[in-house]
Formats: sequence, structure tokens, C-alpha cells
Amino acid sequence: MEKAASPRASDIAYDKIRQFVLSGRAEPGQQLTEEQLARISGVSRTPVREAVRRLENELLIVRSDSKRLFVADWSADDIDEMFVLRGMLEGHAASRAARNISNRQIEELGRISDLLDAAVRSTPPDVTAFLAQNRRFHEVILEAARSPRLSAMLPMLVEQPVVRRTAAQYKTDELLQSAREHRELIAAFTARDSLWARAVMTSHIRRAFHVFSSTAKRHKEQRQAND
Amino acid sequence: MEKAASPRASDIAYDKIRQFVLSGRAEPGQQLTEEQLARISGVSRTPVREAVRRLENELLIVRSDSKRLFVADWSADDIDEMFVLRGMLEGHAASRAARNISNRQIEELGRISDLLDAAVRSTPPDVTAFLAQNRRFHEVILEAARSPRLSAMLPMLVEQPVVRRTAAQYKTDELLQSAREHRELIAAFTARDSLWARAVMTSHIRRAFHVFSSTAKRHKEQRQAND
DNA sequence: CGATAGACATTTGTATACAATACCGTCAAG
DNA sequence: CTTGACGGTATTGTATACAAATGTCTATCG
Repeated sequence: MEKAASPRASDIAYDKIRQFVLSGRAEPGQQLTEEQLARISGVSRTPVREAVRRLENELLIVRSDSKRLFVADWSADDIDEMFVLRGMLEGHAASRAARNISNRQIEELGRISDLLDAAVRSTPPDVTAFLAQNRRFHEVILEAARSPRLSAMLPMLVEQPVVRRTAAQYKTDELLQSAREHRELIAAFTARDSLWARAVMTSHIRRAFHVFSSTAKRHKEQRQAND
Repeated sequence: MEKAASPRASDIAYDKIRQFVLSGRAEPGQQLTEEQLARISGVSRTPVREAVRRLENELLIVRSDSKRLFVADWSADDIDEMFVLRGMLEGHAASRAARNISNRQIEELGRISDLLDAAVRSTPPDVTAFLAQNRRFHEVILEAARSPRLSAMLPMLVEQPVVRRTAAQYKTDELLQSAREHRELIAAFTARDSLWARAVMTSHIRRAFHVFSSTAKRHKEQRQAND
């Protein structure tokens, strides 16, 4: 339903392995062998190697001193850093988008925003739908920014695992606030105000960071209580 | 003499192809076939493909609608964007470095800075040596920043071609100014002042951008005059 | 004359076989 | 008991052969 265009085996491998790593079926730090990945994705080792190169570049997979593959494991500092970088780059993307976005794209953001609202308002809130639309929203902005480099770099900040962990903990009013920020971004784009857009986006990411931090802390305390 | 450690064919291919593309022996927009690249780098197509994946990720090589390879060609807007992103990321790196840098690394920056001065002061200025030491200087800072993500992302902003084009046009006093800025960075690091370090670095990159712009404009006018 | 279908050539994609290397347990010597 | 060397095993690296696809040229038909 997504992109039946290219049944390229190396793309299949990329998707499958990525999914495998991100869905938590793989332990951080766990070793991965090319053959195992080949079995998982149902292709031979050659396309797996290409897929691994890409995932390695996104730091989802790391190579040991020599050449063995492991599922990436992030330190707290790494995650802080990820949010800081995301804030800078997405803020910049929003700024550029405000200058370059088409009316057509603004309308699309509006439609996505409607779906976001719907996801939040359903009881219980449909977090999965929320995440999917949230991703689309940011993708449209990235596209509107018209910067191949940003498009190449932002995916490296692999939001997925963190985003998932974050949003799973969102309370309804936090989701509502997030939806409001999306609306405000649209307003900034409509006004073609790049400063406004950057500020809202920076705040948006920053808020997500703090929600994440507090839930991470809560988790940690729970873990310690269980010991 | 460089790194005899890993005679990995795919690394050889990466270096050779990168060099081929950056040294201007390859025309922007020119098609590259895997076999041709294999011949150039003296290995088979398999490692070439891995090297190409990496170069593709750095946007030094691009893939056409379907899968043919071409030497990247940057628009003026792309280059502006590159400098903006470099400014943000290197500024951030400097900020982090100011917090994390070791005395040992500060001393190394001092030594590199001495070599920079020497390169500038020789008559005529040794631009090649200047560029090499400049690169080392920024590498040490990146290392001191202790952010795997930054280390993965900054190389994507492939300074080389632009840096070369820029520095080739540097006048001696511009090189001197650049060397002064390096000294000021060291001062900021010594003071562990992250705000200072960020500001100096941002200015440093920004100045390079303007030198680049003016020389690019000069070139353009020359070309037009020759028509 | 222009368009289009089809054959041919070129290029990329995948699988497999084999070579090189790294890891790990075992055993012997200090 | 520790240390270090050895050898077997697991894993990655490379080359080659072949399959799939894309592009190109030509000849034929409208």
C-alpha cells in the first residue's frame, strides 16, 4: 500500500532490519550476524550488507572494533544530544519551509492536522495513528524545506524509538498541546514567517524532550523500586 | 604511510572514488558506472557498491530516477545551505568541545595552530599545508565534542571541494585572520567558555562563506567576460 | 515525417562460492 | 593461578556469474 514500486531486495532488507531493531525485538548491544539478518529479511547476504551500511550510517547499528555488528545502545547523553540536534535541524527546516512552502502543502498540513486531532479526541487516544500522522506532518515540512542535505541528515536522528517511548507516555492533554503546536506551525507557514515557524518548532521539539526526560526518570525510579 | 591497518578493499574504493570526485577529475553531473569505478579503484564491483553507498549518503554521488550513478552537482542554494548547516553544527560542536575538551587536546590544537601559522607565513603561503592543518584542527574539536552523531553528520557537509575552492582564493591577510580565529578558539576552550567557543566558530564559518561567495561571484564575472 | 514497438546493448541487482580474518576455548608452560 | 600460544569455528570480505532492469537504436507503420 506504500511503495510497491521497487521490490528491491536491499530495500526489503533495510525495512525489515530497521523494523526488527526499532520494535525492540532486538536487545540493545546484541550481536547481529549478516546471515541472521539475511534469514530475517528473506534475502541473501549481499543486499543485507547494503542495508546494514545504511543503518550503520543512521547509527541504528554499530560495528565493533572490527566488523562485528551490534544493535546500537544509546547513553543518556546521546539521547540529550539527539534532541538538541533535532531541535536545531527541525527548527532550521521549519524556517526554510516558511519561505518555500506551497499553498498546496499548507492545505495538506491542515488535513494531517485534522487527522491528528481526531486521533487525540478518540477515547482512548489513538497513539499509533497520532504517531503516524505526526511523522507525515514533519515529512511534509521537510519536503517543503527543499534541502536535500536536511532530508539526508534528519533521518539520522532516528526519532522512532525515542518518539515511541515518549508518546506512549503522553497524557491526553499533552497530546492536545502537541496538536495545538501543529496548528500554530501552520499559522506561521501561512504567514510565511520563518522566525515564528522556527520558534514554534524549536519549542515543539524541546517540549517533547522534557516529556521524554520526565517519563524516563519515572521509569528509572520504578525500576529501582522493583529491585 | 596513512593507515596501513585495514587494507579493506571497500575502504580503498571509498578513498579512491572520493578522491576522484573531489579532485575535479570528474565533471559534476557526469555518469559513473560501477565497473568504471571498479577499474579506477582496482577492486571488484562488490566493494565498490559499498563505497558508493557511503558516498551517496554524503551526497557526493547521486542516483538518478532509477539507479544510475552521477557525480553530484550543487546549486548555489545547496552551497549556501551547506554553509548554514556547517555553521550550526560546527558551532554546536565547539560549544560541546568547550565543556569536554582535555588539556591534552588543547595542547594539540596549539601545535596544529603553530603549523597553520607557519604555512601562512611562508612565501608564498603554503595553501595545501594550511588546508591539511585546518582540517586536523576541526577534527580535534569534533573529537573533543564527544558526539557520535555530530561525527557522523558533519562529514556529510563535505567541505573539501568548497574549502579548496575557497582557500585557493584566500589572500594572505585572509589566511592570517583565519589563523587568528583558530587562536581565539583555543582561548575559548582554555577558558572552558562554551558560548564564546560557539560564537567564534560560527563567525569563523560565516566568514569563510562570504569569502567563498565573493570569489565565486568574481569567477562568474570572469567567465561571462570571456564569452 | 513522426511515432512506436521491439530487439539489442548497457548497467544495475542478487546469489553463491570461496578467502581472509577475528573470536574463543583449551592446554601447556611459567 | 595466570599467561600465552595454538587451532578450530564462526563471521565477515571479495570476486564472479548470472538475472533483471533500463536505456537506446532502428525499422516499420500510420
